[in-house]
Amino acid sequence: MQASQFSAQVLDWYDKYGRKTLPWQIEKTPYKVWLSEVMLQQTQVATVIPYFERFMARFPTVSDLANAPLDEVLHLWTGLGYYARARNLHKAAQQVVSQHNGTFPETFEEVADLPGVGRSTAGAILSLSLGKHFPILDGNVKRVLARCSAVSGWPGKKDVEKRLWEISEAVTPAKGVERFNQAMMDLGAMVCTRSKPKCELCPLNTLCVAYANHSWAQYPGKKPKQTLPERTGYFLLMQHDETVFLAQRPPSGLWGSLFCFPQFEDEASLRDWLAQRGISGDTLRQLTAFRHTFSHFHLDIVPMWLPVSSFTACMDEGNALWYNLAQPPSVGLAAPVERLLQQLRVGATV
DNA sequence: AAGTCGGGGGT
DNA sequence: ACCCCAGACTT
Repeated sequence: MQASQFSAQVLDWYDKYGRKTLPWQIEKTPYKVWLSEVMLQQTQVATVIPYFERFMARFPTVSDLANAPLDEVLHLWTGLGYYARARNLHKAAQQVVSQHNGTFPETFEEVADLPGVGRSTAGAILSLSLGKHFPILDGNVKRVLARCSAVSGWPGKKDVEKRLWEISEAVTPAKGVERFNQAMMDLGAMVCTRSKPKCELCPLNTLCVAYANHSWAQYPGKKPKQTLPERTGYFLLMQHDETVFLAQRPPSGLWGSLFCFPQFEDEASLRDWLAQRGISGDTLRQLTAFRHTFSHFHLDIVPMWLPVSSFTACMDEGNALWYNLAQPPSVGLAAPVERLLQQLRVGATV
């Protein structure tokens, strides 16, 4: 296959059908492209758009982001998942201010040195915003290239990923790289979709090995499936009038730095926790349990509601707060916590 | 190289 | 249910 023909056909397709009016494509800057790329990691475009708009309204510049409290960044990130992205985003903004005088860096080494920015995201930022000649390899590009060149195996495997990077390097043109890289992602999202690809509309169908062999379903190789382990978490919903008690989780790990209900492995340890603080559990009442699924395990959540008559004896948990349901503070919340707070707000304690 | 890290959309 | 999504980081 000729790389020049590959890119020519992709570029021609992009001019006719590619996406050009996504929020982060309007008055493009490295800052906007960086923010969008980080949000788009493992997250679909439609989900990201409203988050991106809120971030740009609140943090028009990278300095605004750097100067904001982490809690507020996490607050705006609530519901997007992979919260390490938000913590890294905030840290990276501060790095841009401290190391680059608040101007977003424009070399690959400097961009890739920002926390949360790997090879693909760095390439995307510099190519899309500045037209610099770097290949990318996100989920879309992996799928397009795996089918086009019939690369078998799961891209999570290092040798498969290495091969796909080599192909991406080979087909990415120096001229028109900003349109080319955007086009490859658009192709993956709109034409070369995971299921039912629209091969008849694809500008690469004359070059595509999988198309010739009617074997698109074989590529890319699937991740070996594993049954997710199941865990149980008892959430203590301690309520005093219009407020409920939340404690901040450790800065790294699952739901890092988010505020959450005190969590226990079983009801006994929950009652122990109450007893140690002199809080009566007589009126403890179980609400409807539900399942929350992470990438790597199921969490069966059992909400335990407890009305209390004072704020005392609960502020020894590190960073904690009484969350006012009517006037919510700007802190990060995990999705199931947000969901339970909404239930308390409505008064549906059943 | 394998494990960790969310939540939602499509099927 | 299951699969995957504009991946990066830690161990």
